[in-house]
Amino acid sequence: MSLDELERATNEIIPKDEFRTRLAKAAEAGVKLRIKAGFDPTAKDLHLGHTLLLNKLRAFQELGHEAIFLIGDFTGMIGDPTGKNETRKPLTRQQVEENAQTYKEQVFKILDPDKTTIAFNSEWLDKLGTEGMLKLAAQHTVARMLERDDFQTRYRDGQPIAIHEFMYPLLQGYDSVALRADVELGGNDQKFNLLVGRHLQSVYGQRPQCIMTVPILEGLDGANKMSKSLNNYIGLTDPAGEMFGKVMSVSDTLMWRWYELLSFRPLSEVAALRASVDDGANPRDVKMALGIEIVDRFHGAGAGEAAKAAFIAQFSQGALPDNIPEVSIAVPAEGLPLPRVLKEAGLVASNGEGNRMIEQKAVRVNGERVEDRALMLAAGEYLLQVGSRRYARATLA
RNA sequence: GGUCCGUUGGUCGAGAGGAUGAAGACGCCAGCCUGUAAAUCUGGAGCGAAGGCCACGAUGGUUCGAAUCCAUCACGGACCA
Repeated sequence: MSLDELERATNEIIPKDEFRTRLAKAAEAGVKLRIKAGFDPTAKDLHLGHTLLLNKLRAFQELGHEAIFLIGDFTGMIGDPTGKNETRKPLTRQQVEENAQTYKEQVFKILDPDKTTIAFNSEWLDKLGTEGMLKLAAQHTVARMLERDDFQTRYRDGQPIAIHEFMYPLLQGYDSVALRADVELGGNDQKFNLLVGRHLQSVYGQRPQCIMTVPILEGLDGANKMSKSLNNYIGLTDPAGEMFGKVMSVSDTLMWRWYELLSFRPLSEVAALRASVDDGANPRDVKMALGIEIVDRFHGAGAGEAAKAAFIAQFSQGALPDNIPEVSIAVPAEGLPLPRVLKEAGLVASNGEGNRMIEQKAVRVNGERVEDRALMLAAGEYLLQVGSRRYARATLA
């Protein structure tokens, strides 16, 4: 892999010249560099946004370096305040462990398990103790912490900043010391923390790591960072059909951004696609190609084409989706009102919502739109539909 | 420790004794349209089968009536020490 490819879809490399010479020297001497990327197990699932970093980590693996996937099981209990306008809710050790487990399962969709070292920072942070904490805290000043943009904003706006949040960058930096990292990868919003790592490494007599930041991936809305809490994400474990559909739902503008950041196609090929759209090709088809690539990546070759076919059938041609959930519902002799049936089938959250959906012409029974909210369904089998995405086959008995 | 201030629905944010599940925005859901699960446009919004019940940090008051007034508590902020 060329240096250019390694540096594709990155934001900043600090210091860039040193990074290049370090890589070159390592290659010459046949030495493996230690590449660190940390994740806090604050959520259950990884999403596409996380993969920008994982892809980079994998690129280093392919160059023969040692990838260290650091799970911040200790720091996860603090919660990284980065980019937040409020203190994170702390997680319990148990939640953190559960999340860490699912992370391990998901990262190997991208990373090569044979070349990955998994580390947990509780291993050394647990042992740090009060004394170690204080020593660490002595290595930085309040003024410098407040330089960080999000702290500054919160402080200025009178938002609370708890003191332990100041510890977060220090602990993350200490991880680099403990791991003797040569390079640390992080999202663009991690830059401050990564720089603290450099600072601490030199304090502890190590050669400061090089840092490489990757852009923040915009979520489905095209505006905000992809994140679970904003519900604008594509999860690595999303079913193929859902993954494909979500890709199809992004704007044509965002599609190009995703091509740049997520696709493995050479940039020249992406440029050609763009030119073809400028010449009148349907952006839909280009988007479908992206959907196929992404679905294939996480569900195996061929899954993308299948998802595309299902998407066309369901949304372009109005056909029924393949796997409609089956439910059976007990029904009294006089039948059950439709809203109630919808609720029992799990298609709506409450009877009230069921009524609303019927009034809004969103409900179909056996393909026929129903606008009578008082309709009683007797025993039998029904195909229920709410909107274009919620289906169920209900057996009333 | 003192003085002052704040706390509203998924989010931001109006409201400051009386129509009302609470303006508006964003988000969300649905409909129309569409290549699209996009954009625009239109509509919707607690729960309950109903009587009714629960909702504006919590509790307790005042009042015919409170998110709006009072008290206490909790959480947070500013300034002074």
